[in-house]
Amino acid sequence: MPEKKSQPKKKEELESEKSEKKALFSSVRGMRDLLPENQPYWNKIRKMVDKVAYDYNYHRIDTPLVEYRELFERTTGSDTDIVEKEMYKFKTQGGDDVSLRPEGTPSVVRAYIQHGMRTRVKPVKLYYIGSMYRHDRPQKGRYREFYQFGFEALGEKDPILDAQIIQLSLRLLNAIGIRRCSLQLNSIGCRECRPNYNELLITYLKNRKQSLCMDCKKRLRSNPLRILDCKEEKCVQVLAQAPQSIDHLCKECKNHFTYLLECLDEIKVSYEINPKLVRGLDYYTKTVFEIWPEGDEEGKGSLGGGGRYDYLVEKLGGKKTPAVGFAAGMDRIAEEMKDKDVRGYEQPKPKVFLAQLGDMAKMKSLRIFQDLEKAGITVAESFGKGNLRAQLKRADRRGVNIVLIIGQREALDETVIIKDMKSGSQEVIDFKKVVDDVKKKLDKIKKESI
RNA sequence: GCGACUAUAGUUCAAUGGUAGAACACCGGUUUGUGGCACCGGAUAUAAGGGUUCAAUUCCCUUUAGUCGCCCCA
Repeated sequence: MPEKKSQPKKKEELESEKSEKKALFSSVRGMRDLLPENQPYWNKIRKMVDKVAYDYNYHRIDTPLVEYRELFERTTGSDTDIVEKEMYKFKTQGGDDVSLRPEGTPSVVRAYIQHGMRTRVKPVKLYYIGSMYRHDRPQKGRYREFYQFGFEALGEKDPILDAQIIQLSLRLLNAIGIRRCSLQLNSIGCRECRPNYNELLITYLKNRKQSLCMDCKKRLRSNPLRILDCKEEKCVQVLAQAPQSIDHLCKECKNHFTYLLECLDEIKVSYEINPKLVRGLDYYTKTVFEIWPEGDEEGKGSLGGGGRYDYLVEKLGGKKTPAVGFAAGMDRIAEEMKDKDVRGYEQPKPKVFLAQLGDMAKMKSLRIFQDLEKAGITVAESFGKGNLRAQLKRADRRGVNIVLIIGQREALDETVIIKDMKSGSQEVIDFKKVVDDVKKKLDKIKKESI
């Protein structure tokens, strides 16, 4: 029997309820929950990543969240902010120095070498989806735990691969629903021509040292290329006349870049050559690129980026292997989707609701539910509720077409009331006929809606 | 890591140095076996800790978290 009215609560009960309400924990700073209402965006991103990966022949790889710390120090670069101050590092009980991965590329390259993938058909095309960790100050679009997907093509130096990976990344964003974004492009040379350019730049900057900001004065020694990236007004002015890397490429790099641009013209991809684009990771060579959302003039909310990293494999002890890759931030893409009113992906909603009344009927409805589910018919229900009115209300809100009602009487003679929500008409049918009848009705509704 | 601003119900927002309100959402009801609408009722909040005060949700301090800028990037 359902309770008529809840008894007035005793004082102690009230208090214990109150103390139960108080949350003991919240999520760790910078790490967030992705609630069900957010999932459609994420589902769409994941779905499209898988689809485009399939179309472009990339194969999924999953690597551990935890790697030896040195892997990132030697690849991403020990002078970069990512490694220098943002990496989650710790010692294991066994005394290993490890860290949570701040990005995906080094792990993929490590796996490539470790599993002897150089013997596979080249280029070896791999993609991943996973969480990355950086201990940075959280902000909009910047979390300590964030999600990236990435594509890496190893073992091919032809610039056509650069073009293809750019094509792929734009195509992917497009498939997700982000149509308007800007492709920023630059070439930072190779080990032949970069030192020369570096020197030119240093000489130029040294002569104007007093006009640079504090940070850039330091960068002059540690990482002069990064000065190009500075947003400080006085540095920007100095940089206006600074030598640009694309004007000082060696023959090979120049040809590489020119061919890439021709490829992009061929597929009608518009780009903006950005001489200040250098990227914050040490391993890039030749092509670098970023994709900025519409309206972002400075790349503050960059959706993704990538480039060529021809020396990374050998740096990690592998054979000389040219490679090119791309990675993007899923949190930012989801954010951009919301901004631009791009719809996510949602599973179709159930069209049938199962309502029950009384203990016996409740039990029987479990059986009916199972029969329908096995027959491929998804059914909504609220078995926890006893009263029919509330159940119908819920059925109505969920927008179902058909409600099946089992009450005490029906449970006894193994029948079910099948109710059409639109017309309100209903009939009594036998348990055995439920699946067939529901199927017929659904077919009919489907036809009518076309 | 530095600076600025913010913190009230599940959510979005009110108000006040003395009793904290609404909307939406949630739960229940409107002759306990029939939905949408309507009506009625209910539960739920001043982030945490300290200080000033007869009295603090309101003023002050600390902490925590969020937002934004710097920095960095995804």
